[in-house]
Amino acid sequence: MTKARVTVIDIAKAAGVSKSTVSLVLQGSSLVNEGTRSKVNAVMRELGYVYNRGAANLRQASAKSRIVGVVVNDLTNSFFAELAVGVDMVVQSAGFVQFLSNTSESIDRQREVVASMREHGISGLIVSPARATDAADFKPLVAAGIPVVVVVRNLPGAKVSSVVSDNRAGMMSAVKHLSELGHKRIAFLGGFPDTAVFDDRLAGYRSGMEAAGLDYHQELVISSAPSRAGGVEAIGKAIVLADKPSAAVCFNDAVAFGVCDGLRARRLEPGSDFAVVGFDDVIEAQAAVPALTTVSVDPQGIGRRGAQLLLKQINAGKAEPETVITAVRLVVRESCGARKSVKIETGL
Amino acid sequence: MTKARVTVIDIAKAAGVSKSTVSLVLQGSSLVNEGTRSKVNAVMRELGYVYNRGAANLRQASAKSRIVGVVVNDLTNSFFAELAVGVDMVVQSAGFVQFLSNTSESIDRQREVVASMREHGISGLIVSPARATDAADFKPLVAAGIPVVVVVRNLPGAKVSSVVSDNRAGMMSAVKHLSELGHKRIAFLGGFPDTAVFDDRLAGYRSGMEAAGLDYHQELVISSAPSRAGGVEAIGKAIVLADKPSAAVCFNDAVAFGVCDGLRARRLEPGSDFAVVGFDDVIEAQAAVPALTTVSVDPQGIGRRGAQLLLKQINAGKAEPETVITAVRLVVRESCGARKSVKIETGL
DNA sequence: TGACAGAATTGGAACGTTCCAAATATTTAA
DNA sequence: TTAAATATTTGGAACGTTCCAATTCTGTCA
Repeated sequence: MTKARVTVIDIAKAAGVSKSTVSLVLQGSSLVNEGTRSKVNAVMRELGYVYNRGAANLRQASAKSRIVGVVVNDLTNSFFAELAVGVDMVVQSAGFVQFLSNTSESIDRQREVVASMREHGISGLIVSPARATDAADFKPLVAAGIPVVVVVRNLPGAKVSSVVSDNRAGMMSAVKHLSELGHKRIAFLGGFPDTAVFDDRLAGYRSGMEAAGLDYHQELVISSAPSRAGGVEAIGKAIVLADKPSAAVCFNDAVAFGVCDGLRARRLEPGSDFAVVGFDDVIEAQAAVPALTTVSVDPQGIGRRGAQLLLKQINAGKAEPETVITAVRLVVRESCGARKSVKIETGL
Repeated sequence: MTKARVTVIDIAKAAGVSKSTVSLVLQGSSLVNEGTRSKVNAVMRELGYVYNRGAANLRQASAKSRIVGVVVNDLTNSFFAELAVGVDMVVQSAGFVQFLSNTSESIDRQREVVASMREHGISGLIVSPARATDAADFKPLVAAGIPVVVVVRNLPGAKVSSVVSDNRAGMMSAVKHLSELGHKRIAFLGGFPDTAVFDDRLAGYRSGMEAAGLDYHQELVISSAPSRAGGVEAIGKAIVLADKPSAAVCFNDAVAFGVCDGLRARRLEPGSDFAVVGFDDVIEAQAAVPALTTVSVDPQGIGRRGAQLLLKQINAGKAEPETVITAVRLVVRESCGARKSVKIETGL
């Protein structure tokens, strides 16, 4: 039933020109006569021609495939979904197409996915690496001249570009806010110490404490899994300290939610009895009760910046590693105790 | 700096065999001698060979490209992100790769994206169509023998396969639950009447009322935008009725949240003063206050089923349109008034 | 030893495009 | 009217693979 593929040669024959001319039309070359061009276009429409990018890529360099690969570690997390949307926006308007895959934090899967993308001739790659990704994993790509941009989590030691949020400044502003509310003993809860993001956020916490003229106490830093369960665990340890903290900045929002759970389990109300600040500003943050005060990082913005950087490198042909740090801002809601009343934020 | 591409011929030369043999190895053919195979593999590793799928696809049918296109109307909505993850799971384990794009409900964008995927030679397409998608839009694809599976929203009139949730049964169970709690006047709130999903859910509502021996009243069906704002609007109309309802099933969770907002704005507490049931079970549903009683539809499951169906059709070579209806289940939380206490659901 | 079967290998000819160098048509200038 | 310049068009030769038919290599059996 389905006829053989319509090729450039069929078009040429039907339009009474050579395949070269058709190719020229396809590429929007200014060399071809206006009359010929419209005739060829008409024939294409008529015969239902579809361009075969695979064949074209065979002839051209891989930089011309116009595919960018996007690899995220957890698409289920709306943070990364937003990021992908941000990438898609700029990538698409530049006439590229996105090739999105999810690794679910598995580095094996990540390897597979990246390999597969390479086979498909991607022009560049944007990746939010799975945990414990080896910095050397992307070596072959860059050696082959394929630009790589790492987002969200940076890969110390890898010679690739990266776009990360200003973890340091974000934490500093969170600590500053809490100290301005009168808190003196502020804990840092959650996160795995072996990641670069953790280091940055912790550094921000220390700087913030120092800037506020508060002492840094080792025992107020309690790491845990960067999850809701981890938050419960961390606040459990914090609350039994001899000299209890009265507030906490958390590694991320998931931890902050867990901290709230843990507080309530001990009949303490987050916001009024203990101040909690998160990091990321996931969508649930504003709908939660109490609404979470948190550092907003704008994942879409990171996606857009990452994509712009990548496109720049693709077009330049050469990939000078570059680091972009995106701004963050503290969003004050209820969990820090600054605002008491429940406000319904409409329009979701 | 970057060396020329390593091709199958380079491998052949280095291994002292012909390119045909290398090709055979690539395809895992049993024709080739074990010794030769391992030698070739060794050389490939050594020279850093990467397979050029584009070239291969040129020779083979498009069904062998092993790319499946996935198009969703709103990746920002975690419902669709989950769906994409479900697709990815089965698609990936079948050795295919996913090509995911987002249309943001724009049918122009959808057209572009689908066209681009076609140019890249996808083996099949899974699409959650943008609103107002014309059923004929996918005609050319199926005419070209490319299987298409529509998910979530069905496209009446299109001769393609689809996977949708059991909207009818879901609504019926919601109504049944409310009637068992003693409610007699139950409203149906929200949603645009011109969509197939609306029709199904409304039909389920009517059947449910009938099954519970309750009368169907035209004025209790109040449509609105399927959003939070729409929910506020709908409950506003419902509450001023002469014979007020005491409960409502909502078109989806967003509407249900809006209904809760609207109730509270009138000093009515959702759950105790008025029962609210949603549809979809988005992640926010369980964290909301009160936690939303809703019909859970398992988007990952839909994604998986859709992918399985698509792969089946790709392998079969022939695409007999087929419709799969996935099961749903009512998740009873607090907004229906059945449970009073706040339970912390851990583990997010 | 020769014939034969089976196993393993191999040269080309595709696939649908782009690119180059060259050919042809059209204008312009003298 | 002709040469030169410009605008347009055009055959092939790639690109990296797969596939087919044909070939060469092993044994094995009479």
